[in-house]
Amino acid sequence: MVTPERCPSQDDKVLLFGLLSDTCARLERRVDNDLKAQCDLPLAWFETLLALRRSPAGRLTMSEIADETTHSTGGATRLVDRLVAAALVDRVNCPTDRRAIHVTITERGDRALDSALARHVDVL
Amino acid sequence: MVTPERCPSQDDKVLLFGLLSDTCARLERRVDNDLKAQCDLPLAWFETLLALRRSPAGRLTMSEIADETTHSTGGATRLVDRLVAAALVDRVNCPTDRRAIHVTITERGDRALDSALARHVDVL
DNA sequence: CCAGTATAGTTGATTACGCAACTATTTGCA
DNA sequence: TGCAAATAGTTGCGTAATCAACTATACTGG
Repeated sequence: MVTPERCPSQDDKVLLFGLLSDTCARLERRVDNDLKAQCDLPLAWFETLLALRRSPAGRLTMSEIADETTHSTGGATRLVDRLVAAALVDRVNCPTDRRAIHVTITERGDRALDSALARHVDVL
Repeated sequence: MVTPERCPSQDDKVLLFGLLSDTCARLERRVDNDLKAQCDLPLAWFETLLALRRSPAGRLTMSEIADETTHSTGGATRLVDRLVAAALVDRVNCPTDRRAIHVTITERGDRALDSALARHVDVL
């Protein structure tokens, strides 16, 4: 007889993890495709803009963006590079810490986020 | 007053989606790193081997693997390439459909999956 | 039977990400 | 004060993923 001990591929935790992971991947792909098609805004960009809007001061440092979007700091650098190139955010030198950078949302970024949010809420 | 209509960044669905997505990303990264460090087996490989073990016939076609692991078919081709190179699975021509390929798990793949499962259950 | 279409899988080009090494700046403590 | 350690961000390199185009094989209706 197959028990969880003898066949952990049936273990509840493993099953649940697989299900969660699978669901999430499919949901994210769907939302990403929809957002790209309807608003020209990849999910990663959307999440970054959303994190910026939610931040109390309306700005985040590179490290905060990395954390909020579950990227490495290197990944965040390039993500913000692309957002700057698309004129959706600005890099502003932090006046009190010359190592740090404040990322802020632009007018254009605000508008993009608004339309994406409307669309996003519809899809979900 | 801020209502969901006026500030959809606070919308329940958006919040929940963000939370799910974030949780999943962190959990997956953690499990992936642990599996790689302890068993030399990336999460994607683990999930592929697990899908193979769970399959009724002990084998899957490339398309089935793509679906099970939420990859594109191109992604599945390369994923299986790496698993074959690591001698964890075999590609077997399907006798009844010359377009199709049956992917089967090897002895070595079986052992790798066993140890990874034990470890995986521990971590979760 | 065979022409057209659908399906299975691979490949080239492009994109995105993490890691580790690096520079620059700040902080802490002796 | 001054030097070592910590922190912020960027960059080169390698890896892995998607998409679209392609080959090969199977199926189907006329």
